[in-house]
Amino acid sequence: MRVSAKADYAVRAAAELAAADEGPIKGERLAEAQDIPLQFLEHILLDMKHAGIVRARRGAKGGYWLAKPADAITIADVVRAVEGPIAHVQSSPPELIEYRGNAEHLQEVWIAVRANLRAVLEHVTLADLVSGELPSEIEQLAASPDAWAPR
Amino acid sequence: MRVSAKADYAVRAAAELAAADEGPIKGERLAEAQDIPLQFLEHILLDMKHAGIVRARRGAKGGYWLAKPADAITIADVVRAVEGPIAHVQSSPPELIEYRGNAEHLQEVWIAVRANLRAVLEHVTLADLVSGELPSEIEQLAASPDAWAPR
DNA sequence: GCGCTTCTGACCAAAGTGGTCAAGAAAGTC
DNA sequence: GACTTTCTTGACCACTTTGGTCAGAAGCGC
Repeated sequence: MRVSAKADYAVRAAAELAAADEGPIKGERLAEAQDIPLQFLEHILLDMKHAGIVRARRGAKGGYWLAKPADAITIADVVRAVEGPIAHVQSSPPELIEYRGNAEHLQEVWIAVRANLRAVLEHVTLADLVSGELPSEIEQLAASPDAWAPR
Repeated sequence: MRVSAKADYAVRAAAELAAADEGPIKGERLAEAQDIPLQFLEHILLDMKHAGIVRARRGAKGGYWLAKPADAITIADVVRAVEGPIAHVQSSPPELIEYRGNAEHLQEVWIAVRANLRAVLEHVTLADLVSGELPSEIEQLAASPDAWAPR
């Protein structure tokens, strides 16, 4: 249940792209802005390109830009592009798992987990992220002191 | 963002223990009931023992039982016992990460993700799980057809 | 002491993580 | 057309994690 470096980097790079208004941004500039190893980042950007989140052009004046408006791309889109499906259990989606005996209702629990994960990741867009104005339900979640407590 | 086989197995074994009313249950019986490789399961049970969730006795008439009442153990307890902290980003807790530039508000997003994960995992107990009567908020999450849709 | 069951550590193959390196292919500049 | 710039792709690499298995030690009940 952890967020990989790849996913974290991907979202940060995407945020930089969302904030840039003019033309293509070079990978190098993104890497510097977010302190990400350049070569690793280029692989990540390629994944995002294949997922249709980002577009790119080579050569002088080349670089990367978002394929869609920043308010049409959610964090879930970015995470899925580099990490694959968001809440798999034992590498299969929770709705396909069959539990036996006393664990029968575990499926509903994993479904609820995924639903709550989606409730955050699919509702924050890159535009929200760079503006700092998260949807109010998410802001409420993050506002609770309890949410900041380690455990 | 996936649930490992270990965590899944751990919760299922714990559910069996929660359902058993009498004496210690043998590892073998748990393994059969939930179709888990025995030797692997014993390692998992050991982890749970170290975490104080389970107790054990060796020898004939030995086996495992819950260290606390089933309604005092949450799924989060079990998952943490075998997987460690629940929503780390790049192996550190979200409240300690510092983001720069346009990714500054990403921290709040990860905090919200963790909060929503906790909202499920820390509120479903083993007793809820075996009885099938999940807390109403969680039941509502799992009831939405949307939550069952792949994506 | 004997049988049973947990406990523990060693080991293993395969996959994932977090990168680096080097060659290629397009795009722009002169 | 030559040259530079920048993305594209695949190979490689060290290390850790995952999902196990094996074998032996140690405790418990009789």
